[in-house]
Amino acid sequence: MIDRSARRKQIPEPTIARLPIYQRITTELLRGGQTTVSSDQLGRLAGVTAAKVRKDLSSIGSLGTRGSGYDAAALVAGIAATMGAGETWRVAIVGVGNLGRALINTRGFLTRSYNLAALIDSSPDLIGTTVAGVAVQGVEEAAASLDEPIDIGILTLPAHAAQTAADQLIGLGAHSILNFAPAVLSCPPEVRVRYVDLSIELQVLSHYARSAEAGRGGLLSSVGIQPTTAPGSADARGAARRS
Amino acid sequence: MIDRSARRKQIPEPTIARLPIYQRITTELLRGGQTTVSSDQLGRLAGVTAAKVRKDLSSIGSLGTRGSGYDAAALVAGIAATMGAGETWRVAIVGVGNLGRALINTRGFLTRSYNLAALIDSSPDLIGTTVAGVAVQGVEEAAASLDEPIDIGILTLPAHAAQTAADQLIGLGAHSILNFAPAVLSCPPEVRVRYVDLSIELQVLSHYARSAEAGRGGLLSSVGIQPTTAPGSADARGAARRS
DNA sequence: CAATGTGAACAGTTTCACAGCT
DNA sequence: AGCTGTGAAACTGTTCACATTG
Repeated sequence: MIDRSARRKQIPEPTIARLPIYQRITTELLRGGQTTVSSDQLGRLAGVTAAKVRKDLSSIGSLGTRGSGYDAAALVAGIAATMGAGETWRVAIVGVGNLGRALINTRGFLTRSYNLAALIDSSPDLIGTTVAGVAVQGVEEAAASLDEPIDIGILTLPAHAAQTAADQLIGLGAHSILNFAPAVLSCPPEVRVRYVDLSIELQVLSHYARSAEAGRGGLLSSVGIQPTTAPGSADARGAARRS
Repeated sequence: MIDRSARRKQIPEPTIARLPIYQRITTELLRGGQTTVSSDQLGRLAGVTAAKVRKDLSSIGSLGTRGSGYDAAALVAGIAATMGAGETWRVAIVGVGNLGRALINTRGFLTRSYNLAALIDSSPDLIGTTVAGVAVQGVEEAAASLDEPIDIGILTLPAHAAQTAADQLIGLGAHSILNFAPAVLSCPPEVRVRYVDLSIELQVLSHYARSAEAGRGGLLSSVGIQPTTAPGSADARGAARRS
Protein backbone atom coordinates (compact mmCIF):
# COMPACT_ATOMS: atom_id res chain seq x y z
CA MET A 1 0.00 0.00 0.00
CA ILE A 2 1.65 3.15 -1.20
CA ASP A 3 0.67 6.57 -0.06
CA ARG A 4 -2.94 6.86 -1.21
CA SER A 5 -5.28 9.57 0.02
CA ALA A 6 -2.73 11.99 -1.28
CA ARG A 7 -5.18 14.88 -0.94
CA ARG A 8 -3.18 16.88 1.50
CA LYS A 9 -5.25 16.50 4.59
CA GLN A 10 -8.99 16.53 3.92
CA ILE A 11 -10.47 19.91 3.30
CA PRO A 12 -12.62 21.34 6.12
CA GLU A 13 -16.32 21.46 5.36
CA PRO A 14 -16.72 25.24 5.73
CA THR A 15 -13.96 25.64 3.19
CA ILE A 16 -15.68 23.24 0.81
CA ALA A 17 -18.81 25.34 1.06
CA ARG A 18 -16.92 28.54 0.30
CA LEU A 19 -15.02 27.28 -2.72
CA PRO A 20 -18.04 27.50 -5.03
CA ILE A 21 -18.46 31.13 -3.98
CA TYR A 22 -14.90 31.96 -4.95
CA GLN A 23 -15.41 30.07 -8.16
CA ARG A 24 -18.54 31.98 -9.03
CA ILE A 25 -16.94 35.33 -8.31
CA THR A 26 -13.81 34.50 -10.24
CA THR A 27 -15.82 33.31 -13.21
CA GLU A 28 -17.61 36.63 -13.17
CA LEU A 29 -14.33 38.52 -13.05
CA LEU A 30 -12.99 36.43 -15.91
CA ARG A 31 -16.03 37.32 -17.95
CA GLY A 32 -15.21 40.95 -17.24
CA GLY A 33 -11.77 40.47 -18.74
CA GLN A 34 -9.80 40.22 -15.52
CA THR A 35 -7.17 37.49 -15.66
CA THR A 36 -5.82 37.61 -12.14
CA VAL A 37 -7.36 37.93 -8.65
CA SER A 38 -5.86 38.73 -5.28
CA SER A 39 -7.03 37.16 -2.05
CA ASP A 40 -7.92 40.65 -0.96
CA GLN A 41 -10.27 41.31 -3.84
CA LEU A 42 -11.76 37.87 -3.64
CA GLY A 43 -12.32 38.28 0.06
CA ARG A 44 -14.00 41.61 -0.39
CA LEU A 45 -16.37 40.22 -2.99
CA ALA A 46 -17.07 37.04 -1.03
CA GLY A 47 -17.59 38.78 2.28
CA VAL A 48 -14.73 37.03 4.06
CA THR A 49 -11.23 38.01 5.14
CA ALA A 50 -8.30 37.79 2.76
CA ALA A 51 -6.55 35.43 5.14
CA LYS A 52 -9.47 33.05 5.00
CA VAL A 53 -9.40 33.10 1.23
CA ARG A 54 -5.72 32.23 1.24
CA LYS A 55 -6.15 29.42 3.76
CA ASP A 56 -9.08 28.07 1.80
CA LEU A 57 -7.29 28.18 -1.51
CA SER A 58 -4.08 26.81 -0.13
CA SER A 59 -5.97 23.69 0.89
CA ILE A 60 -6.57 22.82 -2.74
CA GLY A 61 -2.96 23.41 -3.70
CA SER A 62 -0.69 26.30 -4.45
CA LEU A 63 -2.50 27.99 -7.25
CA GLY A 64 -1.35 31.51 -6.58
CA THR A 65 1.68 33.48 -7.63
CA ARG A 66 3.34 35.54 -4.92
CA GLY A 67 3.37 39.14 -5.82
CA SER A 68 0.55 39.01 -8.30
CA GLY A 69 -2.27 36.81 -7.03
CA TYR A 70 -4.19 33.90 -8.47
CA ASP A 71 -4.61 33.20 -12.14
CA ALA A 72 -8.36 33.46 -12.58
CA ALA A 73 -8.75 30.70 -15.12
CA ALA A 74 -6.52 28.30 -13.20
CA LEU A 75 -8.40 29.07 -10.02
CA VAL A 76 -11.77 28.32 -11.55
CA ALA A 77 -10.42 25.09 -12.98
CA GLY A 78 -8.79 24.13 -9.71
CA ILE A 79 -11.96 24.62 -7.72
CA ALA A 80 -13.99 22.78 -10.31
CA ALA A 81 -11.61 19.85 -10.02
CA THR A 82 -11.87 19.66 -6.23
CA MET A 83 -15.61 20.05 -6.25
CA GLY A 84 -16.05 17.17 -8.64
CA ALA A 85 -17.37 19.17 -11.55
CA GLY A 86 -16.66 17.68 -14.92
CA GLU A 87 -18.33 14.54 -13.81
CA THR A 88 -22.04 14.19 -14.32
CA TRP A 89 -24.08 13.21 -11.31
CA ARG A 90 -27.25 11.24 -11.51
CA VAL A 91 -29.89 12.92 -9.39
CA ALA A 92 -33.29 11.67 -8.25
CA ILE A 93 -35.87 13.96 -6.75
CA VAL A 94 -38.54 12.54 -4.48
CA GLY A 95 -41.58 14.74 -4.07
CA VAL A 96 -42.86 16.67 -7.04
CA GLY A 97 -44.83 19.28 -5.13
CA ASN A 98 -44.34 23.03 -5.12
CA LEU A 99 -40.79 22.92 -3.95
CA GLY A 100 -39.66 20.00 -6.09
CA ARG A 101 -41.01 21.60 -9.22
CA ALA A 102 -39.54 24.96 -8.29
CA LEU A 103 -36.08 23.46 -7.89
CA ILE A 104 -36.29 21.66 -11.20
CA ASN A 105 -37.24 24.87 -12.92
CA THR A 106 -34.81 27.12 -11.10
CA ARG A 107 -32.08 28.11 -13.47
CA GLY A 108 -28.69 27.45 -11.95
CA PHE A 109 -29.77 24.58 -9.72
CA LEU A 110 -29.59 21.57 -11.97
CA THR A 111 -26.76 22.56 -14.25
CA ARG A 112 -24.97 20.47 -16.86
CA SER A 113 -23.25 18.52 -14.13
CA TYR A 114 -26.50 17.11 -12.88
CA ASN A 115 -28.61 14.69 -14.78
CA LEU A 116 -32.19 14.31 -13.57
CA ALA A 117 -32.30 10.52 -13.63
CA ALA A 118 -35.63 10.08 -11.88
CA LEU A 119 -38.58 12.06 -10.62
CA ILE A 120 -40.45 10.19 -7.96
CA ASP A 121 -43.75 10.84 -6.26
CA SER A 122 -46.36 8.72 -4.59
CA SER A 123 -49.40 10.66 -5.79
CA PRO A 124 -51.34 8.90 -8.56
CA ASP A 125 -52.32 12.34 -9.83
CA LEU A 126 -48.71 13.14 -10.57
CA ILE A 127 -47.42 9.79 -11.74
CA GLY A 128 -47.41 9.77 -15.50
CA THR A 129 -47.17 13.53 -15.82
CA THR A 130 -44.01 15.08 -17.15
CA VAL A 131 -41.95 17.84 -15.57
CA ALA A 132 -39.10 19.44 -17.49
CA GLY A 133 -39.16 16.56 -19.90
CA VAL A 134 -38.88 13.88 -17.24
CA ALA A 135 -41.71 11.52 -16.40
CA VAL A 136 -42.88 11.28 -12.82
CA GLN A 137 -42.81 7.72 -11.56
CA GLY A 138 -43.69 5.77 -8.44
CA VAL A 139 -40.78 4.35 -6.50
CA GLU A 140 -41.07 0.77 -7.70
CA GLU A 141 -41.44 1.93 -11.24
CA ALA A 142 -38.35 4.12 -10.92
CA ALA A 143 -36.36 1.32 -9.34
CA ALA A 144 -37.29 -0.97 -12.18
CA SER A 145 -36.49 1.48 -14.95
CA LEU A 146 -33.16 2.70 -13.60
CA ASP A 147 -30.29 0.76 -15.02
CA GLU A 148 -27.53 2.67 -13.26
CA PRO A 149 -27.50 3.68 -9.59
CA ILE A 150 -28.11 7.32 -8.73
CA ASP A 151 -25.54 9.48 -6.98
CA ILE A 152 -27.56 12.18 -5.26
CA GLY A 153 -31.10 12.12 -3.91
CA ILE A 154 -33.18 15.17 -3.17
CA LEU A 155 -36.11 15.06 -0.78
CA THR A 156 -38.81 17.64 -1.31
CA LEU A 157 -41.75 16.08 0.44
CA PRO A 158 -43.58 16.28 3.77
CA ALA A 159 -41.68 15.30 6.89
CA HIS A 160 -43.68 12.17 7.60
CA ALA A 161 -42.60 10.58 4.32
CA ALA A 162 -38.97 11.63 4.48
CA GLN A 163 -37.38 8.66 6.24
CA THR A 164 -39.02 6.10 4.00
CA ALA A 165 -38.04 8.02 0.91
CA ALA A 166 -34.47 8.39 2.15
CA ASP A 167 -34.23 4.64 2.61
CA GLN A 168 -35.53 4.16 -0.90
CA LEU A 169 -33.03 6.62 -2.33
CA ILE A 170 -30.23 4.76 -0.61
CA GLY A 171 -31.64 1.61 -2.12
CA LEU A 172 -31.29 3.25 -5.51
CA GLY A 173 -27.64 3.86 -4.83
CA ALA A 174 -27.57 7.37 -3.37
CA HIS A 175 -24.57 8.20 -1.22
CA SER A 176 -25.60 11.82 -0.83
CA ILE A 177 -28.95 13.26 0.13
CA LEU A 178 -30.18 16.81 0.13
CA ASN A 179 -33.11 16.93 2.50
CA PHE A 180 -35.64 19.76 2.39
CA ALA A 181 -38.11 17.98 4.62
CA PRO A 182 -38.23 19.21 8.22
CA ALA A 183 -37.17 15.85 9.58
CA VAL A 184 -33.95 14.36 10.88
CA LEU A 185 -32.94 11.36 8.84
CA SER A 186 -31.35 8.24 10.15
CA CYS A 187 -28.95 6.95 7.52
CA PRO A 188 -25.88 4.73 7.46
CA PRO A 189 -22.71 6.71 8.08
CA GLU A 190 -21.37 6.45 4.55
CA VAL A 191 -24.36 8.43 3.32
CA ARG A 192 -23.81 12.15 3.44
CA VAL A 193 -26.92 14.14 4.30
CA ARG A 194 -27.32 17.88 4.05
CA TYR A 195 -30.29 19.58 5.57
CA VAL A 196 -31.96 22.64 4.15
CA ASP A 197 -34.64 23.44 6.65
CA LEU A 198 -36.47 26.53 5.58
CA SER A 199 -38.58 26.94 8.67
CA ILE A 200 -35.47 26.77 10.83
CA GLU A 201 -33.86 29.51 8.77
CA LEU A 202 -36.83 31.75 9.43
CA GLN A 203 -36.83 30.89 13.10
CA VAL A 204 -33.16 31.70 13.46
CA LEU A 205 -33.79 35.06 11.85
CA SER A 206 -36.75 35.63 14.15
CA HIS A 207 -34.54 35.00 17.11
CA TYR A 208 -32.09 37.65 16.03
CA ALA A 209 -34.84 40.03 14.99
CA ARG A 210 -36.13 39.64 18.51
CA SER A 211 -32.76 40.56 19.95
CA ALA A 212 -32.48 43.51 17.59
CA GLU A 213 -35.88 44.67 18.71
CA ALA A 214 -34.86 44.49 22.35
CA GLY A 215 -31.68 46.24 21.39
CA ARG A 216 -33.51 49.23 20.04
CA GLY A 217 -33.95 50.48 23.58
CA GLY A 218 -30.55 49.40 24.72
CA LEU A 219 -27.49 47.82 23.29
CA LEU A 220 -27.00 47.36 19.60
CA SER A 221 -25.16 44.11 19.17
CA SER A 222 -22.64 45.44 16.73
CA VAL A 223 -21.42 48.61 18.35
CA GLY A 224 -17.78 49.12 18.95
CA ILE A 225 -16.73 45.67 20.00
CA GLN A 226 -14.51 44.84 17.09
CA PRO A 227 -12.87 47.71 15.27
CA THR A 228 -12.83 45.76 12.03
CA THR A 229 -15.66 43.38 11.26
CA ALA A 230 -18.82 42.81 13.24
CA PRO A 231 -18.82 39.50 15.13
CA GLY A 232 -21.68 38.50 12.89
CA SER A 233 -22.90 35.21 11.55
CA ALA A 234 -20.74 32.21 10.92
CA ASP A 235 -20.57 32.67 7.21
CA ALA A 236 -20.24 35.31 4.56
CA ARG A 237 -21.26 38.78 5.58
CA GLY A 238 -21.44 42.23 4.18
CA ALA A 239 -18.02 42.96 2.81
CA ALA A 240 -16.70 46.19 1.40
CA ARG A 241 -16.31 48.23 4.52
CA ARG A 242 -13.21 50.14 3.91
CA SER A 243 -10.85 49.94 0.99
CA MET B 1 -29.54 50.95 34.48
CA ILE B 2 -30.24 47.67 36.18
CA ASP B 3 -29.04 44.42 34.79
CA ARG B 4 -30.42 44.31 31.27
CA SER B 5 -29.43 41.70 28.76
CA ALA B 6 -30.06 39.17 31.48
CA ARG B 7 -29.92 36.39 28.92
CA ARG B 8 -27.09 34.50 30.42
CA LYS B 9 -24.42 34.95 27.86
CA GLN B 10 -25.67 34.97 24.29
CA ILE B 11 -26.56 31.64 22.84
CA PRO B 12 -24.16 30.22 20.24
CA GLU B 13 -25.51 30.20 16.71
CA PRO B 14 -25.27 26.44 16.16
CA THR B 15 -27.34 26.00 19.28
CA ILE B 16 -29.93 28.47 18.04
CA ALA B 17 -30.25 26.43 14.87
CA ARG B 18 -30.76 23.20 16.79
CA LEU B 19 -33.37 24.46 19.21
CA PRO B 20 -36.18 24.35 16.64
CA ILE B 21 -35.31 20.72 15.98
CA TYR B 22 -35.66 19.82 19.62
CA GLN B 23 -38.87 21.78 19.72
CA ARG B 24 -40.30 19.95 16.76
CA ILE B 25 -39.39 16.55 18.14
CA THR B 26 -40.72 17.34 21.58
CA THR B 27 -43.97 18.63 20.14
CA GLU B 28 -44.31 15.36 18.32
CA LEU B 29 -43.66 13.38 21.49
CA LEU B 30 -46.19 15.47 23.36
CA ARG B 31 -48.75 14.69 20.70
CA GLY B 32 -47.99 11.04 21.32
CA GLY B 33 -48.87 11.45 24.95
CA GLN B 34 -45.34 11.61 26.34
CA THR B 35 -44.96 14.27 29.01
CA THR B 36 -41.26 14.05 29.69
CA VAL B 37 -38.09 13.70 27.57
CA SER B 38 -34.54 12.81 28.44
CA SER B 39 -31.53 14.36 26.77
CA ASP B 40 -30.68 10.89 25.62
CA GLN B 41 -33.94 10.32 23.79
CA LEU B 42 -33.92 13.81 22.36
CA GLY B 43 -30.39 13.34 21.15
CA ARG B 44 -31.20 10.06 19.51
CA LEU B 45 -34.14 11.57 17.67
CA ALA B 46 -32.28 14.72 16.70
CA GLY B 47 -29.14 12.92 15.58
CA VAL B 48 -26.86 14.60 18.12
CA THR B 49 -25.22 13.51 21.34
CA ALA B 50 -27.04 13.69 24.66
CA ALA B 51 -24.34 15.97 26.01
CA LYS B 52 -24.93 18.44 23.22
CA VAL B 53 -28.62 18.43 23.93
CA ARG B 54 -27.98 19.22 27.57
CA LYS B 55 -25.53 22.01 26.79
CA ASP B 56 -27.91 23.45 24.26
CA LEU B 57 -30.88 23.36 26.59
CA SER B 58 -28.93 24.63 29.54
CA SER B 59 -28.19 27.77 27.57
CA ILE B 60 -31.85 28.72 27.61
CA GLY B 61 -32.19 28.06 31.32
CA SER B 62 -32.58 25.12 33.63
CA LEU B 63 -35.68 23.50 32.30
CA GLY B 64 -34.88 19.94 33.24
CA THR B 65 -35.45 17.94 36.36
CA ARG B 66 -32.53 15.82 37.49
CA GLY B 67 -33.44 12.22 37.61
CA SER B 68 -36.40 12.44 35.28
CA GLY B 69 -35.60 14.66 32.32
CA TYR B 70 -37.29 17.64 30.74
CA ASP B 71 -40.96 18.42 30.99
CA ALA B 72 -42.05 18.27 27.39
CA ALA B 73 -44.57 21.09 27.51
CA ALA B 74 -42.25 23.40 29.42
CA LEU B 75 -39.46 22.62 26.98
CA VAL B 76 -41.53 23.49 23.95
CA ALA B 77 -42.63 26.71 25.60
CA GLY B 78 -39.11 27.57 26.64
CA ILE B 79 -37.72 27.12 23.17
CA ALA B 80 -40.59 29.06 21.66
CA ALA B 81 -39.82 31.92 24.01
CA THR B 82 -36.13 32.07 23.10
CA MET B 83 -36.81 31.76 19.41
CA GLY B 84 -39.16 34.70 19.44
CA ALA B 85 -42.31 32.78 18.65
CA GLY B 86 -45.48 34.33 19.96
CA GLU B 87 -44.58 37.50 18.20
CA THR B 88 -45.73 37.94 14.62
CA TRP B 89 -43.10 38.91 12.12
CA ARG B 90 -43.81 40.95 9.06
CA VAL B 91 -42.25 39.29 6.04
CA ALA B 92 -41.70 40.60 2.54
CA ILE B 93 -40.75 38.33 -0.32
CA VAL B 94 -38.98 39.78 -3.33
CA GLY B 95 -39.15 37.63 -6.41
CA VAL B 96 -42.35 35.79 -7.18
CA GLY B 97 -40.91 33.19 -9.52
CA ASN B 98 -40.87 29.43 -9.11
CA LEU B 99 -39.08 29.45 -5.83
CA GLY B 100 -40.92 32.37 -4.27
CA ARG B 101 -44.28 30.87 -5.06
CA ALA B 102 -43.17 27.46 -3.86
CA LEU B 103 -42.12 28.87 -0.51
CA ILE B 104 -45.35 30.72 -0.07
CA ASN B 105 -47.32 27.57 -0.76
CA THR B 106 -45.13 25.23 1.25
CA ARG B 107 -46.99 24.24 4.37
CA GLY B 108 -44.87 24.80 7.41
CA PHE B 109 -42.81 27.63 6.01
CA LEU B 110 -44.92 30.69 6.65
CA THR B 111 -46.68 29.67 9.84
CA ARG B 112 -48.88 31.76 12.12
CA SER B 113 -45.84 33.62 13.34
CA TYR B 114 -45.15 35.09 9.92
CA ASN B 115 -47.36 37.59 8.25
CA LEU B 116 -46.81 38.04 4.52
CA ALA B 117 -46.80 41.83 4.49
CA ALA B 118 -45.66 42.31 0.91
CA LEU B 119 -44.99 40.38 -2.24
CA ILE B 120 -42.68 42.24 -4.54
CA ASP B 121 -41.61 41.62 -8.11
CA SER B 122 -40.41 43.76 -10.94
CA SER B 123 -42.15 41.91 -13.74
CA PRO B 124 -45.20 43.76 -15.14
CA ASP B 125 -46.69 40.35 -15.91
CA LEU B 126 -46.79 39.49 -12.24
CA ILE B 127 -47.63 42.84 -10.71
CA GLY B 128 -51.31 42.93 -10.03
CA THR B 129 -51.69 39.18 -9.80
CA THR B 130 -52.45 37.57 -6.47
CA VAL B 131 -50.59 34.75 -4.78
CA ALA B 132 -52.00 33.14 -1.67
CA GLY B 133 -54.33 36.07 -1.24
CA VAL B 134 -51.60 38.69 -1.39
CA ALA B 135 -51.24 41.08 -4.30
CA VAL B 136 -47.91 41.27 -6.08
CA GLN B 137 -46.58 44.83 -6.18
CA GLY B 138 -43.64 46.73 -7.57
CA VAL B 139 -41.16 48.04 -5.03
CA GLU B 140 -42.31 51.64 -5.01
CA GLU B 141 -45.89 50.56 -4.77
CA ALA B 142 -45.07 48.31 -1.84
CA ALA B 143 -43.09 51.03 -0.12
CA ALA B 144 -46.00 53.40 -0.46
CA SER B 145 -48.63 50.98 0.77
CA LEU B 146 -46.73 49.65 3.78
CA ASP B 147 -47.58 51.55 6.89
CA GLU B 148 -45.41 49.56 9.25
CA PRO B 149 -41.82 48.47 8.61
CA ILE B 150 -41.15 44.85 7.78
CA ASP B 151 -39.02 42.58 9.96
CA ILE B 152 -37.77 39.91 7.62
CA GLY B 153 -37.05 40.02 3.91
CA ILE B 154 -36.77 37.00 1.66
CA LEU B 155 -34.93 37.13 -1.65
CA THR B 156 -36.00 34.62 -4.26
CA LEU B 157 -34.75 36.20 -7.44
CA PRO B 158 -31.83 36.00 -9.83
CA ALA B 159 -28.40 36.89 -8.51
CA HIS B 160 -27.99 40.06 -10.54
CA ALA B 161 -30.98 41.66 -8.87
CA ALA B 162 -30.20 40.54 -5.34
CA GLN B 163 -28.13 43.42 -4.04
CA THR B 164 -30.57 46.07 -5.19
CA ALA B 165 -33.47 44.17 -3.71
CA ALA B 166 -31.62 43.71 -0.44
CA ASP B 167 -31.03 47.44 -0.23
CA GLN B 168 -34.71 48.03 -0.85
CA LEU B 169 -35.72 45.53 1.82
CA ILE B 170 -33.48 47.28 4.29
CA GLY B 171 -35.15 50.49 3.24
CA LEU B 172 -38.46 48.92 4.15
CA GLY B 173 -37.15 48.21 7.63
CA ALA B 174 -35.78 44.68 7.36
CA HIS B 175 -33.15 43.72 9.90
CA SER B 176 -33.05 40.12 8.76
CA ILE B 177 -32.72 38.75 5.27
CA LEU B 178 -33.03 35.22 4.00
CA ASN B 179 -31.23 35.14 0.68
CA PHE B 180 -31.84 32.37 -1.83
CA ALA B 181 -30.06 34.15 -4.64
CA PRO B 182 -26.57 32.88 -5.45
CA ALA B 183 -24.97 36.18 -4.57
CA VAL B 184 -23.06 37.55 -1.61
CA LEU B 185 -24.83 40.58 -0.18
CA SER B 186 -23.18 43.63 1.19
CA CYS B 187 -25.32 44.92 4.05
CA PRO B 188 -24.76 47.06 7.12
CA PRO B 189 -23.61 44.99 10.09
CA GLU B 190 -26.85 45.28 12.05
CA VAL B 191 -28.65 43.40 9.29
CA ARG B 192 -28.51 39.66 9.74
CA VAL B 193 -28.26 37.74 6.49
CA ARG B 194 -28.68 34.02 6.09
CA TYR B 195 -27.76 32.36 2.85
CA VAL B 196 -29.53 29.37 1.41
CA ASP B 197 -27.59 28.59 -1.71
CA LEU B 198 -29.06 25.57 -3.38
CA SER B 199 -26.39 25.13 -6.02
CA ILE B 200 -23.71 25.18 -3.35
CA GLU B 201 -25.52 22.46 -1.45
CA LEU B 202 -25.45 20.28 -4.52
CA GLN B 203 -21.81 21.05 -5.16
CA VAL B 204 -20.83 20.16 -1.63
CA LEU B 205 -22.60 16.85 -2.02
CA SER B 206 -20.86 16.30 -5.35
CA HIS B 207 -17.55 16.83 -3.69
CA TYR B 208 -18.24 14.14 -1.14
CA ALA B 209 -19.79 11.85 -3.71
CA ARG B 210 -16.56 12.19 -5.59
CA SER B 211 -14.55 11.19 -2.55
CA ALA B 212 -16.88 8.28 -1.91
CA GLU B 213 -16.40 7.17 -5.48
CA ALA B 214 -12.65 7.25 -5.13
CA GLY B 215 -13.04 5.48 -1.83
CA ARG B 216 -14.78 2.53 -3.40
CA GLY B 217 -11.41 1.17 -4.42
CA GLY B 218 -9.66 2.30 -1.28
CA LEU B 219 -10.51 3.85 2.02
CA LEU B 220 -14.05 4.45 3.12
CA SER B 221 -14.01 7.72 4.97
CA SER B 222 -15.90 6.40 7.96
CA VAL B 223 -14.09 3.23 8.84
CA GLY B 224 -12.78 2.66 12.29
CA ILE B 225 -11.57 6.11 13.21
CA GLN B 226 -14.05 6.87 15.91
CA PRO B 227 -15.52 3.93 17.79
CA THR B 228 -18.72 5.82 18.47
CA THR B 229 -20.04 8.21 15.86
CA ALA B 230 -18.75 8.77 12.36
CA PRO B 231 -16.87 12.05 11.95
CA GLY B 232 -19.57 13.13 9.54
CA SER B 233 -21.10 16.45 8.69
CA ALA B 234 -21.27 19.42 10.97
CA ASP B 235 -24.89 18.99 11.84
CA ALA B 236 -27.45 16.38 12.63
CA ARG B 237 -26.65 12.92 11.35
CA GLY B 238 -28.13 9.48 11.39
CA ALA B 239 -28.93 8.73 14.98
CA ALA B 240 -30.17 5.51 16.50
CA ARG B 241 -27.05 3.47 16.38
CA ARG B 242 -27.08 1.47 19.51
CA SER B 243 -29.23 1.70 22.58
C1' DC C 1 7.64 45.28 -3.32
C1' DA C 2 3.31 43.16 -3.49
C1' DA C 3 0.83 39.25 -2.38
C1' DT C 4 0.97 34.21 -1.33
C1' DG C 5 1.47 30.36 1.96
C1' DT C 6 1.67 28.86 6.58
C1' DG C 7 3.06 28.09 11.55
C1' DA C 8 1.37 29.79 15.78
C1' DA C 9 -2.01 32.18 18.66
C1' DC C 10 -6.79 32.58 19.33
C1' DA C 11 -11.78 31.72 19.48
C1' DG C 12 -15.79 29.04 19.37
C1' DT C 13 -17.93 24.31 19.76
C1' DT C 14 -18.13 19.81 21.10
C1' DT C 15 -17.06 16.11 24.07
C1' DC C 16 -15.97 14.27 28.46
C1' DA C 17 -16.57 13.25 33.09
C1' DC C 18 -18.58 13.89 37.15
C1' DA C 19 -20.67 16.54 40.93
C1' DG C 20 -25.29 17.65 42.34
C1' DC C 21 -30.39 17.15 42.53
C1' DT C 22 -34.67 14.63 42.84
C1' DA D 1 -30.53 5.15 40.84
C1' DG D 2 -31.21 8.19 37.16
C1' DC D 3 -30.48 12.19 34.62
C1' DT D 4 -29.38 17.10 34.49
C1' DG D 5 -26.03 20.93 34.59
C1' DT D 6 -21.44 22.37 33.96
C1' DG D 7 -16.38 23.06 34.48
C1' DA D 8 -12.35 21.36 31.99
C1' DA D 9 -10.22 19.11 28.07
C1' DA D 10 -10.12 18.33 23.24
C1' DC D 11 -10.98 19.73 18.86
C1' DT D 12 -11.95 22.46 14.73
C1' DG D 13 -11.84 26.52 12.35
C1' DT D 14 -10.33 31.51 12.10
C1' DT D 15 -7.15 35.26 12.58
C1' DC D 16 -2.58 37.00 12.88
C1' DA D 17 1.90 37.93 11.53
C1' DC D 18 5.62 37.19 8.86
C1' DA D 19 8.97 34.59 6.14
C1' DT D 20 9.03 33.59 1.31
C1' DT D 21 8.94 34.20 -3.45
C1' DG D 22 8.11 35.94 -8.25
